[in-house]
Order: sequence, then structure tokens, then C-alpha cells
Amino acid sequence: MAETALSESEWAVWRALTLMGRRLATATEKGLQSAAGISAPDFEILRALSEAERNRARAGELGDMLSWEKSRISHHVTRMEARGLVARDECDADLRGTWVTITAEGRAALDRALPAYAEVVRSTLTGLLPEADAAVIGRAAVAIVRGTEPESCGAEVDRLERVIGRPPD
Amino acid sequence: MAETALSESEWAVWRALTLMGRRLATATEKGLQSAAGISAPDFEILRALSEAERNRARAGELGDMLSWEKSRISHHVTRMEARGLVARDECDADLRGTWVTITAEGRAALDRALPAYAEVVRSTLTGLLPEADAAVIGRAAVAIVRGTEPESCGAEVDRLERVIGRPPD
DNA sequence: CAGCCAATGGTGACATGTCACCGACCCCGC
DNA sequence: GCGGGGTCGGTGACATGTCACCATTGGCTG
Repeated sequence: MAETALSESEWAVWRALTLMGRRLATATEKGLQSAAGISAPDFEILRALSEAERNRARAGELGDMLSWEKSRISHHVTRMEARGLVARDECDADLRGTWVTITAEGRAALDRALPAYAEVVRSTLTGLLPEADAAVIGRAAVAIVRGTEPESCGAEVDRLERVIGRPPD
Repeated sequence: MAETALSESEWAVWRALTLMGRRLATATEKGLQSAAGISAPDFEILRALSEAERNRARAGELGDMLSWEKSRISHHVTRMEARGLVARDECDADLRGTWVTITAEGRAALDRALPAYAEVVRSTLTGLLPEADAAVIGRAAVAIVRGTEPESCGAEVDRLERVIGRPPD
């Protein structure tokens, strides 16, 4: 703990993970942009809205679904609204609140994006790893997510763990 | 390949990796900020400079070392220059070029940052995973890096693979 | 040596993300 | 009903990152 230097293998694993993260992000961005003309954050918002009841959600709900800060939601919805992908509606039940809705244009973009997104996941992750390795990497990722910020480990992480499976013992 | 839907486990692994990436990035940022008052990109620039001969590098070299675009280098060096962490020097041998140097202040910040950085790696990665899992996740990350953008797989990835080891067969 | 093309670094416009703060509004106790 | 504190979104300032473009310079060819 007082050692200041990382071992070569510690450094290599860290560096490899960092590089991998950037590659996955870049591949996602490129795939969505070329297939549907939207960015990765756009996609996340549209997907969350499409899964919500009546295709709409309160701004705060969106933030919870995506683990985004409220100001990030607000800024990004403003940008997407300007491009016609989503719309804001007043909330009668709570005058402070705002409904965010997916527009027809947003729905069309999402429909174009979904197959491309699946293809990105397969071509950069599932398709490159033996299934057993994918399981190990998934479990390791869950362990790291659990190990960092223990307080905010919401229900989603539990669900992921259930799907991915727990270390054998 | 024509399937449009991801299986539940494909999705879970992808989502877990995405979450993990954000957690690691956040932990790095927080650790460096509190220990040395610098950001993760600041740290990368300072580390690259400190490893270069005479603690200086041409802007383009820096870009190659970090796999950054030249405009990113330029913008970030401008910001760090304003905070006194690095300095620009004219390059006599090529009047188009610029030397980027680490200042005493930048060196001091780097020295404060290095132990904190190692601590972040240990507390979020090495310390949370059994050694065998770390090896598997490292190999998987290298495989993904290799599988995406095959052209730009420079010498660094070879080195990482040598350190981490290759899949047993 | 003249002229062309590539390399080098920088700049401005824009997209994304965080933080601190604010104005409006809700609810709860009185 | 009426304050007071917390909730809800939003805004502005700033940091980061990408893209398209530019001016300057190097170096090579005729």
C-alpha cells in the first residue's frame, strides 16, 4: 500500500483495460453515427425512452435509468430537442417537472440504430472472445463496479450479476 | 449477424464493461485531483514528458506516445501551459515544430500524483480481482484491442501481450 | 533555384460532461 | 393557510475532445 510503483503486470492490465475502453467507445460512436446519425448518448436516451411507459419519462427518472446527473440530462435533452429527436412536455401533476418524449424522428433513428448497436457489440466483444472468457470478464467487471462506490450499487448491478453469474465459489 | 437483438448475457457483459469503464475513469480522476490537483489527461502528458529524453518532446511525438490527435495535444498543452505545468519552446531544427517541456511545478505535481495513481490502480483493479481473473481480463482486453482497428496496433500492444501472456492455446 | 506537396502545429466551431448555483414549486408541520 | 426546507429542472461557466481548416515551413523535383 505504501509501494509507489506498479508492477509491470499491474500496469499492463490497467493499460490494456484503458485502451479497450477507448476502442469500445469509439466503435460504438462510429457505428451509431454511420447507421443512424446519432451519438452514443443520443442512443442511450432514445433507448431509455422507448422502454418507458408511453414512450416518455420525467427528466429525473431518465437520470436514474442512465445514472446521469440531472444537469447532463437537461443539457443533452436540450441538444436533442433542437435536432427533433425528443420533445419536452409540461407535467400537469407537478409543475416543476418535465416529461421527455421520443418523437417520430427519434423513433426512426432508434430503429436504424438498434441493429447497428447489436452488430458493434458482437463484432467488438462477443465475437472476439471465447464464451468462457466473456463470462470471466463480465464477472470481473461486476466485481469492480461493486468494489467502487458501494453506496450507489443499485438494482441494476444485482440484475447484471444474476445474468452473468457469480464466481463459482 | 442478421439478428437484431442481443441475448441477455451479451447485453449484461457489455453493460458491465461500460459501467466498469466509467468507474475506473472516475476513480482515476478523483484520485489525481485530490492528490495533485491535476486531471487524468494532465497526468498522461506529464508522465510522457517525464519519460522522454531531457524531459521534453515534440508535439507530434507526444501525440504518438499517447495516441492523441495533434489538435488534442495542442489544446491541452495550451491549457496546461496557462497553469504552469508545462512550457513551450521553439524548435531550432524545424521552425514548424514545438518542444513541450515539463516545468518544476509540473514535476512536483507529477511526483505527488504517482503514488496516488498506483493506489487507484490497486484499489480498483488489482485489489478487487483474484490474480487469475486479472490475467484473463488482461488477455481479453488485449484481444479486443487487437480485434478493433487492426492497423493501428502498434508496438505497445505487442509489449502488453508479452507481459500479460497469451491465451494458453 | 523555383515551385509544388507534405508535414507540423495551431485555431475556431461545436459536442459533450461536471460543478455551482438558481428559480419555481411541492409538501409537511404548525 | 402559511412558512420553511427539500425537490425538480435548468443555466452559465468551464474543462475536455473532435473535426475542418489554416499558415508556416521543409524538402524534393524539375
